[in-house]
Amino acid sequence: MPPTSGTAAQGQSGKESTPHRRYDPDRRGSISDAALDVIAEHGVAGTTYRKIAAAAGVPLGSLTYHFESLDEILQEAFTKLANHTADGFEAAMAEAGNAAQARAAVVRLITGELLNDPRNMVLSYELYALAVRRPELRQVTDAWMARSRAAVGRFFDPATTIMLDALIEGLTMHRALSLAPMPRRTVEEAVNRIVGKP
Amino acid sequence: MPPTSGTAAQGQSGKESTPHRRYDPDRRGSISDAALDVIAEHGVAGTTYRKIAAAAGVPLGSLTYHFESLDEILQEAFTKLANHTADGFEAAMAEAGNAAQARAAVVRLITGELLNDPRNMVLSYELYALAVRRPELRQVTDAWMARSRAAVGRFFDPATTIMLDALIEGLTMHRALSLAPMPRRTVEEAVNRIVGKP
Amino acid sequence: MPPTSGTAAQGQSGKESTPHRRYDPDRRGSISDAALDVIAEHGVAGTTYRKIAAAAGVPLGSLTYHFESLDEILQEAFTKLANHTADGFEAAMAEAGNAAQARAAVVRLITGELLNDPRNMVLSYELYALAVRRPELRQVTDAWMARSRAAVGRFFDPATTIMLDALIEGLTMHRALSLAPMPRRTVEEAVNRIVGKP
Amino acid sequence: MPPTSGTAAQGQSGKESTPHRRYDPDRRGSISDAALDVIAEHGVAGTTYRKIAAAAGVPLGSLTYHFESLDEILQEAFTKLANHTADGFEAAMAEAGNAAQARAAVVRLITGELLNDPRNMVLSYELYALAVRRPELRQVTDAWMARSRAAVGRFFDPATTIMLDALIEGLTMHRALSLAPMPRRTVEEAVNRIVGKP
DNA sequence: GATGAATGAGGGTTCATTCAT
DNA sequence: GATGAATGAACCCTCATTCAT
Repeated sequence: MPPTSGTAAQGQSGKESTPHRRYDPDRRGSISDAALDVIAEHGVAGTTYRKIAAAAGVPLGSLTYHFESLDEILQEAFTKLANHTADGFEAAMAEAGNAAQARAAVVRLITGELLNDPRNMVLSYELYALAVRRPELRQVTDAWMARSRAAVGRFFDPATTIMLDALIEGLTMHRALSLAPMPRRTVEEAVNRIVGKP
Repeated sequence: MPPTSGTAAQGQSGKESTPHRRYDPDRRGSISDAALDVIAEHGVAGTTYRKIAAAAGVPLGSLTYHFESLDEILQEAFTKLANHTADGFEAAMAEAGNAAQARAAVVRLITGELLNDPRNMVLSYELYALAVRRPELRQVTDAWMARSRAAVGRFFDPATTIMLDALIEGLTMHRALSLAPMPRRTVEEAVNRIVGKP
Repeated sequence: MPPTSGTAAQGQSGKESTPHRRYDPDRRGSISDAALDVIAEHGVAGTTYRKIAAAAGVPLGSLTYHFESLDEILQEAFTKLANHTADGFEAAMAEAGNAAQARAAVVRLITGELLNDPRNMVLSYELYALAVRRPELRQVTDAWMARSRAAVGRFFDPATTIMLDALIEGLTMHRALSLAPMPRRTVEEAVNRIVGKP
Repeated sequence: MPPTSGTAAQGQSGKESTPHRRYDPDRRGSISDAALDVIAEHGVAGTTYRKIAAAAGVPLGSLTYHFESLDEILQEAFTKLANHTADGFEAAMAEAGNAAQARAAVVRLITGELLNDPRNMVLSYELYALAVRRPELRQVTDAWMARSRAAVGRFFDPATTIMLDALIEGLTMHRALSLAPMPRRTVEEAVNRIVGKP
């Protein structure tokens, strides 16, 4: 049987303003990008397909077409977050040429824009809260941690690296969650003690 | 609950065998306790009035009667969580008589039940994720931190206390979020470096 | 804590035109009635919460409040259908005073309004199709059949009653599903043969 | 199906190991066969293009290419059902050489596998429910009935044939829809009465 | 003072259908 | 000729919240 017989008269005029985009090769990417924005603004608790679709400027049905579930979107979004932060981490450490410069770089990281950016911080803690509950996201945090430690590990022994990485986390967190500001001097001193500055 | 047609046998006569509890002096408390259970199981994202009411064995309308909003319930619940953890923290440190014992107590805390209990961990990170977003919850985390630091501060100078507190947080967190186990030895060494064991 | 403090200024004017009905004791009934209408028009395949709600003039959320599931609505609706038809059946047979009149009553039933009403027929077959698939609806058809047989059984022995009941079903069905009309004479003769008219 | 990011390994080289079937001469047939399976399992209410395509192992777009609409698929599927049952009917009656054997054959049909097979029964009632609503399907049931009557008609006069056909339907139906089993003896006696066994 | 009946908005998800290829 | 990528409407259902009692 021929294709639905009589749909001949369809587009008699020449130019038409693309009623709907037919193919978008980076649709998946746009969606997970938008998901990060939504999580940053509303938290995982307030993240819905509809908000993501609106943020991405994409039809609602597109989300469930490209992703199996909301969780799959979250996973991809948080992977991007982790990579973004790890990139910044690596970049900061890459500038260091020796242990002393590495110490300074770590202090700059803890007190710098990347780790104190409200958006980044909010997203990170949302990820942590989710990761303790869901093993599949544990892989994301684990890979992230591995990259951070590798970046730091260029200058310190493995045990020190682990300690330093944890210290970075703890200091960043307490700076964020405390109402009282933490002096930069305290950060420097803590780093020095962990790495054993002579 | 739907009427389910026949509600004939309800008790039209005078005597009633305690059909509903007449007065519950700690209704508020039961509700916020139940809220913690629900958050632990479903996350803040999955916490609803209905689930809390069911967990508390309390009528749905009771929640909006005793609390202004869901947020108010969350705040009270998380305050209980913070107090519970801080209690454990203080108890652990109270046993210490000197700096050496205090160091050991800190290591025991980081590796012990209280901070590694999955329920407690899940709840804590849910709180953190919420606190970075909502200032009113920042007061809860801030008060919590203050108590922790006070407990530790009996043995160390203020700056060291802040560093140690942050280290505890970071080590606990990375132990939870990493797939690879962290040796106890590393924890001990990190604590020693921060407090400057001779 | 007092009930949400400031909702004092609510209805300052005297008369208000009942914004939403607060209590409707026969809500369940209206819904299952409307469900029958929707099934009759769209079939079980096309029956949705939305269509039922619209037909009943009732908010959508009301359906899931009063019923656990769509299946529960269907069950209640089909029970009404069965009772309605069985009522007509009993009424028709009640007029008969002896076996001869009973035979005539059966013929009138097969050829009469009740069993040939398109709506009633459509609904009955929708029920049958569902009942062969779902045991819980089998109880509805079984109870219906029992009432029909009891009505007929006043005049004939048990075995004859079962046969006659099946014949009624088969004749009604084939009158409905055939494009060629079936003579009334054939119906009469079939009934006579089954009941053994002398 | 979503693109799942990496569709790199697709076959950009010349040789391809039969990635998709090039030509399927009975694609239409596979589809309507699969449709019957889906209807049997999910009912007409739960029959969708997607389920049929999956059951047939055929791309989704293929359905709308080969058929104008879902209704057209249903119609073709139900025609196959009717033919299948009528075939069995004819085969059963073909074995009979005289009226007595024909009576026995009819009893065997009513109590036999073909008419009591759950799948067949479910499909038949789905068809009936649809046919009372949609005239175009009435032709399917009418043709089916004509074949049945022709098969039976070889042994009985036209009026008796019509009665007997209806009786077969009614007895089969009530056996299916009743929770209490119907004795084989009752079936035999009913047939005897209709055909007037001496 | 305290509760359950009731609602409408919004939740995730599925679907027939369209269209570029 | 045949297909899968894509859409938006509709699906069922859950929810916070309101209000009469």
